[in-house]
Amino acid sequence: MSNQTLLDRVRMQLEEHSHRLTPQREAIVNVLIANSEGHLSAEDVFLHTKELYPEIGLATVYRSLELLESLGVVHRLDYGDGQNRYEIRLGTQEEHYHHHLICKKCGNIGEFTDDLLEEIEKRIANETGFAVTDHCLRFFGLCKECQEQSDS
Amino acid sequence: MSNQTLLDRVRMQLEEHSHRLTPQREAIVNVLIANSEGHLSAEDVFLHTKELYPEIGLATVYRSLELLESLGVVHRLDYGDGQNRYEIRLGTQEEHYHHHLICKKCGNIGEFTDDLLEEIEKRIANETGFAVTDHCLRFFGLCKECQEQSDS
DNA sequence: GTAAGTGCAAATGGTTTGCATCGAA
DNA sequence: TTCGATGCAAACCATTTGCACTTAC
Repeated sequence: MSNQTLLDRVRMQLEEHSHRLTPQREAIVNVLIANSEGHLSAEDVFLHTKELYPEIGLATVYRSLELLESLGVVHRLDYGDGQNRYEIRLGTQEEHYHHHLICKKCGNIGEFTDDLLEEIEKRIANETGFAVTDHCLRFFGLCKECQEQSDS
Repeated sequence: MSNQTLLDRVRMQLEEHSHRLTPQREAIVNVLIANSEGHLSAEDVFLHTKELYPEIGLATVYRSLELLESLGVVHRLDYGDGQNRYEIRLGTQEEHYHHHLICKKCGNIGEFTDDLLEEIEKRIANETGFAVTDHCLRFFGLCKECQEQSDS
């Protein structure tokens, strides 16, 4: 999907709920698109967006990210380091299956794609009656590079 | 394992690292044992411990929980609601496989036990070289009770 | 006696909120 | 002209830290 199409889709989703695609929000969405693999914190989004729209305030960034998340446009990620990260949802099926590999030493965040959770979710529904709508799977450990450093 | 044995184990682990099992820490561990299914926040631990040891300060609770976590005695859980929870580790193998079911409506937290992640962790090691030491798997959705409320 | 441990209060830092103002339908 | 949106500053709140004091080997 092109960026323009994505922006139009965001505009439609906003207007459906009586919200507007303001220049600030457009700038934020563009930052998220440009960093769709970037795991940006709210502060990161703020700093990047300032380059496109220097007058923007941090509160606007938080409010926009919260709104966009409630619309399903943005995914909020929590790596357990005390701040949330934000990723634009590109609408592909795979993103549901993309998990994070967090290195305890260097803090680097890798990704891993897998659909094995499907089966677990089905079993949860059958065995407990809980209706799963989303999940968060994080693995902690040492990345390849940090292991090699430790070996030497 | 009896509570006494568990306390002795904690004392040994502390002393191995030149730390002491102070009355405050003993009270905290006892609170965690008494609430091993309780998903207590630091504040909860503080309030419960105050009943056993009224002079205790909140900072001591935080410092003790951090120390006990670094020793592997306590497991820190993050439900994404802005505060950490703490559980004593009973040393059984199963706890590694116990995941959480978080209801988005009532906030209640259920548990689910499953070892399917074993396979994913092996595949991660093979395919990416990342060495997994721990994981965190949370499912979000609606619990049985909240679904029934919605239906009516 | 020395190093670990504690309680208190102050600081920190990510996030939220109050409020006056602005802007688009 | 109404209601959503914004920027700023202040408030919030879980957690951390500085510090003087206490306690246990």
